[in-house]
Amino acid sequence: MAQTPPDTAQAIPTLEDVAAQSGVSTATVSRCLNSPGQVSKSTRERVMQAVSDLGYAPNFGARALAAKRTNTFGAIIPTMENAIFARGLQAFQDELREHGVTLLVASSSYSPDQEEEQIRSLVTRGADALLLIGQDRTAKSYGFLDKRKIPYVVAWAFDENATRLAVGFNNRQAMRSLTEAVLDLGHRHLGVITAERGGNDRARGRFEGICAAARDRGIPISALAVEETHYAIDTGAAAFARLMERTPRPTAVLCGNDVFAAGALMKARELGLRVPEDVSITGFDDIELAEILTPALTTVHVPHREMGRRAAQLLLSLRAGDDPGPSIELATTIKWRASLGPAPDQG
Amino acid sequence: MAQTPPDTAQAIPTLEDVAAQSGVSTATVSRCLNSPGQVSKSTRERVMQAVSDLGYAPNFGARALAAKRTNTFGAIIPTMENAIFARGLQAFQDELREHGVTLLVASSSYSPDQEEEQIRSLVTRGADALLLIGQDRTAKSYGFLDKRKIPYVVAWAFDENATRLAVGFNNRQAMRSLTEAVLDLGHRHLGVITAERGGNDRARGRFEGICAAARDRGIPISALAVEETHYAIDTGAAAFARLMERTPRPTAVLCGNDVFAAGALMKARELGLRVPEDVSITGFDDIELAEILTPALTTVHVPHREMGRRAAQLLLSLRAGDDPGPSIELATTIKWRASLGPAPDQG
DNA sequence: CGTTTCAATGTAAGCGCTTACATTTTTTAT
DNA sequence: ATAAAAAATGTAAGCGCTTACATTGAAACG
Repeated sequence: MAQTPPDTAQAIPTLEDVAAQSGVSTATVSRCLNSPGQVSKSTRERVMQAVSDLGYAPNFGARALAAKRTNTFGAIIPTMENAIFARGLQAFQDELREHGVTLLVASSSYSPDQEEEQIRSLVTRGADALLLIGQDRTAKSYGFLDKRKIPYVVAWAFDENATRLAVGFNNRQAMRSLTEAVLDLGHRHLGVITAERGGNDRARGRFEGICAAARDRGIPISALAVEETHYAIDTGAAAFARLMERTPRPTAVLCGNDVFAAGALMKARELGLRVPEDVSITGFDDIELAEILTPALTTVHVPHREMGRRAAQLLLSLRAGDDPGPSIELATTIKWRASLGPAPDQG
Repeated sequence: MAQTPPDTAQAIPTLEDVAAQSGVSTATVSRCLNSPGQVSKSTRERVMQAVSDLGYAPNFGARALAAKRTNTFGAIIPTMENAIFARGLQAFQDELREHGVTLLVASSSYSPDQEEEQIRSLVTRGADALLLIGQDRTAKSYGFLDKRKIPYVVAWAFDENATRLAVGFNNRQAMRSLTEAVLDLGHRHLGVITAERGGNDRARGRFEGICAAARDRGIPISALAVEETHYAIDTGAAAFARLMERTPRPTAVLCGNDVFAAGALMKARELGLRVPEDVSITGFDDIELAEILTPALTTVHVPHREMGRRAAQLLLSLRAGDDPGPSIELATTIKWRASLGPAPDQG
């Protein structure tokens, strides 16, 4: 039966090769690797020697297939192109590493469909648990996750009405507070630059926060100058330029994130507008960039690192079958910096 | 024999379930998924229906085990915390996606040891090919790669003396040109902020470029004020502050990358130093940030997107067994912006 | 010493898939 | 209609690993 071809090519060493080399069974080698305590010291040393002589590395697929666990978690973030998720993800990864878990990262380009694909991809790759950003995703995605009973946690968004386990902050509230602060400074003509709200509950929440604050102060939503655009510095700059053409011209522009704000600031300089004397600009996220810009950006600070860490802990306990407890709401704070000032005189 | 327990729990559907459901063999189902052309239309439709009814998703591990291919490439970058690699990586990924290849990303925190670990991790996970940054890595890493015959390409660095297949630019030359430009403006007291050079050939190359240019113009290396520090904005700021304490105080500070330069710029403002009137600052990489800073940063532009795309093409042809051709050297250009000016009067 | 216990190891059955090869069905040519 | 060729499908052998269970040998006990 065994018509093994006389394979002369040097092949990838397998468990069996190690077993042969060290004169034990494959089971023993496997035990050396996975629960060394079960193996006598002398055998273990012999096996480990063979492992390193042969340059053996276990085949992940085979291992996952046999053991049904991978010690791998996955994270799907909307984009890797900027720093928004980087810090939180780093903390997430650090926490996982301490528990012997490897992290696989994928990005969805803010597309629910691509996210669905990535979820499947990570799950079929054996991810034991998943970190997801925001509540918005296709029903199919949630269906798949539930069917497979994959533990997951939603981060970057906390919504008291949501049923999914989450660790995040209230985008709506945070933006509302910031907007109120802006209104307190006398601004009445507000410009808004928001990311595409479809499939993005964070962007939607932030926008709603602005609307809520405006409404409270008797400013009709229709008086808001709104630009919705794709997430990037240059699109933010373009949106800002359009806003500056409007009549009446906004005296303050609320950006849905710091990246837009960076673009707006740049464009303002190009247009010869002084910030905040002529126009105030605010951001959201408080990424590193915010402090470096000139003028430094008034923005909403989000505790990214803590969010990442807590998300990891939740997932870890979920996997262990423990009760992870309720969703976690993290507080945001307003970072007062130079880009926000009082409304200029004359309405 | 088959003492299968009466499993009532809803299990994950397998190929076999799909086969049973649609009344064909597992082989046919597999063919439907992998080479639909081989299957008759009617069967195919029936099978696909079952696939979607059952919510079947192939088990990656099993597939990799049986097929010995994964259509997955890996990339290991030093850090995800900033944008330096993001753009190139995105292009890399886009190109791969067009060819049906999935990308797995890992980061090494600039540590050769961690990189070694990540290489093993990605390879055991079945990566068909790898994208690596820079030439510097442990002998063990290279040994492992060669032993396993994993195709890989080195990016972000081109060195005519290197034997590994690479796509990148000449860090040394690029920095040398920039330094010459700075010297042409009359600067004689140069400050340098470099990333840690151990295990980082890009940083080393850039530093050597500065030294070469200085030497050429009769400036002894010892006259260079050098600060080597860990990659981050705040460490860059701190390094800049130290540089400003030196006597004679540098009139131009060459930063090994834009991130350091951002920190330097921020610190200069803090110290009340005008850029470029009191001190010039330059960067390297031309990340998005460079243009947004005030003053905008003079820096070396690197064709990140093209690098990513070309790297993908190289890897793809390598995997196909084709001759990928020689290493590719990409040209860099100096971006002249406001942060670099003539040396102030008085030496 | 003969048992009992327990630690160390071996045996072998899958895990879910792909694919070479064998078989059956359909098409085409004669 | 019949044979040959082509297309569609089935059969079954692994891929490299883990682990339940069986076996062995030595320590511990009376």
